Amino acid sequence: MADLDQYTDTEERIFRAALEVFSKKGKDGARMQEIADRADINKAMLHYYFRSKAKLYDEVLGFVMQRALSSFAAAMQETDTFEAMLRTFIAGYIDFVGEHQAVMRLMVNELLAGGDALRRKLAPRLTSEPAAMPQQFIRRMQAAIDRGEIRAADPFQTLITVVSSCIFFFIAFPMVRLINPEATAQREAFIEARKAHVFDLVYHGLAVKGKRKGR
Amino acid sequence: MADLDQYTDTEERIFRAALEVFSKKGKDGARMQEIADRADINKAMLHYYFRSKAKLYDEVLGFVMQRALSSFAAAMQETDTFEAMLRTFIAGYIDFVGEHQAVMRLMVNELLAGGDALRRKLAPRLTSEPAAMPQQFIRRMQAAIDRGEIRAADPFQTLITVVSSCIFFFIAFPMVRLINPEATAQREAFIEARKAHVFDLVYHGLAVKGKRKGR
DNA sequence: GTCTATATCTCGATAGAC
DNA sequence: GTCTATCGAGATATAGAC
Repeated sequence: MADLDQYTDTEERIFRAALEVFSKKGKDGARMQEIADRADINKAMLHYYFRSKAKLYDEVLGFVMQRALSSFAAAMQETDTFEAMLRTFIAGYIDFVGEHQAVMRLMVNELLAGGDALRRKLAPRLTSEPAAMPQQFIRRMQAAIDRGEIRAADPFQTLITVVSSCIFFFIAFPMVRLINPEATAQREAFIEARKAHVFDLVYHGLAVKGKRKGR
Repeated sequence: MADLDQYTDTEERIFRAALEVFSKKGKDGARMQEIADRADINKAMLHYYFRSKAKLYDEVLGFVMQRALSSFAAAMQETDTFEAMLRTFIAGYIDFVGEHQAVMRLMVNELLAGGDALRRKLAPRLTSEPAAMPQQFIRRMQAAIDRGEIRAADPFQTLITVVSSCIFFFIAFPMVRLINPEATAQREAFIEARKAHVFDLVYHGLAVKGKRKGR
């Protein structure tokens, strides 16, 4: 995690521990003692570095949202075709969520709680800017429709479907591995297969009907 | 909620209040006082009817899991074609989640916490029985592939994608309505559109290449 | 900066009158 | 069954020595 450089070593240890514990136990379930233990530090030091549990949580949440925004941006790299964009987007998204599950968990927790905090901080960066990920995805998909690369489907609904397919797998993992234990044993392979599947299904779902036959 | 008949009026009021509060605040974030207020009774009465917070939570969770299983079964009604099955499954699933969001939230909370409770209680009904929803979906999709109705795609991955597309929308709703306020104003219409979109995208994604598939 | 000891507070749970 | 008052555990937060 590169942009933790603003912190000293101790602060960073605390921060990582806090992210881990908050994401697993939730804001309320998390215990300052557990964070302290995991950071290998005295409990009193938590309050020395970050005044209170609430402030520590806010700090962690802010970091998490930064992370999420970066991943959005990274996943939307400029690519030639819509097909390439979609493939990159899905792979990038799944990679990010897979590697930063604590970040994802924290955000889902916030969403379940109403998402007020997320809305306050992310609103400006998700709506006003035309460069924001959702608008960009929608614009590029619409362009692909207009030039006949794909068939007409609602871009916003499609975005929801793609994001859901990338994220929810990790939330539901306890169920997934219950039904198919192989998903645990061959985790990496399963994730790669998931990337391929989501792209394949969505892209075929958007394919122009009977294109070869020039309907 | 029909099968709450086992409870007296007061018990049922408590139960509904508890489901609501637990689903919004999580097991740890929930406050017995808030449940009492919402049930319009004294806090001491909670302990009179349900001994402890833990027992109350367990009771609620058990009910929720019953509900989820029923919805699985209902969504897998016998239908002639895979196409009809898929359409019914998606519509049924979205309807259930939309109408029982508290149930869904509680289950997602459990999943984020590791899903141990869910696994203990749902495992037998999700794996051993061949009539269980996942196996049934996979079997029917495989049959459709075998007889050439749809192209070869991984049934398990497809199931994950479909379920994700139906559920995650409701979790991410705070974000959805931030990007597209219309989703709030025209909620019912948006949900109907979502059903149609998910079916449309997935079924076309599974369509045999080059084969004209009307609808 | 670090630690021990302790203050303070919140919340689940109970006692006991009615 | 219902309510008021209160206990006690457990968690956050601070004081103060080093």
